[in-house]
Amino acid sequence: MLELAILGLLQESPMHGYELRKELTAKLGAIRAAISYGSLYPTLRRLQAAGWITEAADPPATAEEVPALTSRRGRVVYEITAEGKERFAQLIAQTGPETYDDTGFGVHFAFFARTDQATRLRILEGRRRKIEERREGLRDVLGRAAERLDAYTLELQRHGLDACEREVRWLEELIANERSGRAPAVPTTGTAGGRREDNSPPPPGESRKERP
Amino acid sequence: MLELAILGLLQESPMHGYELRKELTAKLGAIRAAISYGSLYPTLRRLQAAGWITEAADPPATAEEVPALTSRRGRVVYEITAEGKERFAQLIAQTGPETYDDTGFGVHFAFFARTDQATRLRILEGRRRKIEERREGLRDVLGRAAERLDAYTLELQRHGLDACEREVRWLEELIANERSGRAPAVPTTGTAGGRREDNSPPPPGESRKERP
DNA sequence: GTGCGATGTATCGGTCCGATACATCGCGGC
DNA sequence: GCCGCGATGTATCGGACCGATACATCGCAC
Repeated sequence: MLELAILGLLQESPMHGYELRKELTAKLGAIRAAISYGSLYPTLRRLQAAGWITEAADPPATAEEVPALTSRRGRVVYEITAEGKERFAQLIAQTGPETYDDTGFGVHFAFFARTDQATRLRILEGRRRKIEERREGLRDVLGRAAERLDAYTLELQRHGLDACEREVRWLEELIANERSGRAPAVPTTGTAGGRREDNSPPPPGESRKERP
Repeated sequence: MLELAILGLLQESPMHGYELRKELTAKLGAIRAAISYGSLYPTLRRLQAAGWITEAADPPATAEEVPALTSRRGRVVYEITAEGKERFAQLIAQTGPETYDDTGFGVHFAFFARTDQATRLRILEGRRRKIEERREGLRDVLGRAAERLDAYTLELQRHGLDACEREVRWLEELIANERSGRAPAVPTTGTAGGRREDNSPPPPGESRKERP
């Protein structure tokens, strides 16, 4: 998952670790707290070893007279390679069971602007199916096993059930919107395309609520 | 977290691994998918080594003529020890940062019936604070960085923000309810008390919705 | 001039997951 | 009669990710 997210972000522009983490937090803030460095740096290393990303020296100053001693670690800027872009395209289009869990879905969704419409639809529907199953499980417990559970546990289930119902409705909307064709041909072509132009994808939600 | 959950469940009655997993799923279904055996069994081993739980032979049949060969593995029933109950009481009352993340809060909440009121209040308020922070983060992104993000990412944030607002409201209700004193003295006394009597704790939610 | 918070890179131990393996039991179909 | 198959049941292994920790630099307020 982290791999996919990093590749996706670096596709927008080269970055160093710290920056990457901030962007990751901004983009995925709705899904997960904040990515740990204990995951980030090892993953960067792995991606570099695989050839999906490369280091790029960043010093804007010519850096002629570096003191040599104390060796000035300096920040390491990473950029995605052509193979990395291929890898990203492959990862973003391929769906497995993990695509539909909370984190997996969140990451995929966050990069829907770079995903083709058929895949978007497939993911949305898979997620809906999964949430519906969770919902049924909660209904079962709330129905059949209610007397075995204490009031707090029950309340927790109710809250969870509510969240499920709400998410299913949200997904229905997105699916309908997606099916209605309102979806441009997305910049998956990105390999040589316009740099950082943000060719805006479809408007997913129709301002479902007043926000003053 | 798993440790706390296992100790909590075994406090209700002795169980073997498989059963434990099912009960765990029923009790925490609103929080997390299903606990993996790859976590469960090692944790059971750890708890046993620490002396919090013990194995209890379960065969109801006298098992006199066991074939000896092929050695009939048989299910392993675990039960909590006195030290285990102490450990549980300690874990359930102590709060750290991890108490307020999604999983930690869920597990603690699921055992609120065995938690004293002051602790319940503390946890509820800590969780609210945490969710409020997440909410502010999302509002910031939605406000300040909106044009840097594509429509799908934005929609994800909106959905996340909505969930935050909803959870804060839920927590407010629970906190108010808790403060209103409607909270019996909870069976944390359990060490020698009535066996599996489920002395019902307070009604947390006031049937916030019709459920036909 | 000095402390302190933001920026920045990095590692380590531990928790938990997902895949996999394997054995038993009861039941329905052939 | 027996065969497969799904539920029950215990167990391990590699890998992903987290939280704590360490350490260095920079700019700015006091």
